[in-house]
Amino acid sequence: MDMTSQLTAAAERLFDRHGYMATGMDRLTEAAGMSSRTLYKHAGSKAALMARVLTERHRRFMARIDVRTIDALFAALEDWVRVEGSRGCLFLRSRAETGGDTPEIAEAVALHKEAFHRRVSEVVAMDRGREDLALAEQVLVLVEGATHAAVYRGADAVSAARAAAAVLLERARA
Amino acid sequence: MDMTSQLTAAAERLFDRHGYMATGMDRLTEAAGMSSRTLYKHAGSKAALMARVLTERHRRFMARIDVRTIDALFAALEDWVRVEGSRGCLFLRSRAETGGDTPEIAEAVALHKEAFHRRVSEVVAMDRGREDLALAEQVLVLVEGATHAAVYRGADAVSAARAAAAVLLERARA
DNA sequence: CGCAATGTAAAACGAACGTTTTACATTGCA
DNA sequence: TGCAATGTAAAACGTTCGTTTTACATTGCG
Repeated sequence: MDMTSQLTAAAERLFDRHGYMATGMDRLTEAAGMSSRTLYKHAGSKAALMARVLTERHRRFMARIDVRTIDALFAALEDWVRVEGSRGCLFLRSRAETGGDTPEIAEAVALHKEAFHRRVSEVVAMDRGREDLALAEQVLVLVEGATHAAVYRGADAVSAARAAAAVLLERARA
Repeated sequence: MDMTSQLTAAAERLFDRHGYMATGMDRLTEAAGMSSRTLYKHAGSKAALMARVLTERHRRFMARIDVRTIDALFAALEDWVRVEGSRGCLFLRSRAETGGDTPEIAEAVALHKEAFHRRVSEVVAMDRGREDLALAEQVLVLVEGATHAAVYRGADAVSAARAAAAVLLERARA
């Protein structure tokens, strides 16, 4: 693994577990196993590193929810939570931590949430047989809710969201 | 207004808008309109101040969702979002920012989320006519989802959650 | 009256922050 | 063979952090 992805992976782990602001560069260099000089050559700055982490996470998450049905969407979310744990949405968290004042971060978050909303709408449209923006908004709320409720309610939150989505889909079809 | 509540109110605003870690004590003293000596006499420490903010917010939020039906719960949430804006759940955010490593904060968050879960279960039980823990978990996910989706989807997220909850309740009754 | 309480203004504390620099070792390729 | 690239280790940069301290003003009450 090259140094850049090694750094990005270590940074994602630390930022996710301890927060962006609470993670110092010394902990980053130690976890990434490289000198601060090398770190800055690859990352540019702490904010740029966070932006890179978000972009990378975006790719990984979107690949995971490349599905065709609403139920598969929640199954994918269950997998994600099992593998990555649940500490809330890293995109919303990083924006909140910086108050939206860090352009590189705010932009990465905006791009992700737009793409996420689009993907949910597509999945709902495929499953429902036609475009249904109202149902899509409900499913988006359920995914977001499962993500954040899982922080303190555990995996039950995701299965509850999954069951709720099934009811809403059935009702929309009737 | 006495100095303690003046400080707490100013701190809540700054922590909510810019994040806990990103808000320095100088900004706090300036916004609260008091010297740092007075601030520390009333707050003890930054972490204790955050804990007090959370306890105060907990009281205000729980008073707002003192309702008897699921629909009223979401109506209250709509009010809350209109008045306070939507920057995500301050409890989850403060825990995430500190990585759960600040006991005073982690405890305030845990107390709030337990009480919140209990309240939702009670409201669902009243509305449904009997205890229904599965429906309660779904409604909790919807509230949490509305709170966080509203950050980037606006008030529509809350109305979507409200409509979804109505469908789930109707279905549970059938 | 006098003192205890409560406040302000501002300097100072050591520690930690993100970042840059200095000095040097290793490596791969022309 | 030699140089450019890439890495390490560690000190230093100036700034900002949360917190404490010093010195002084105001006020309310026994």
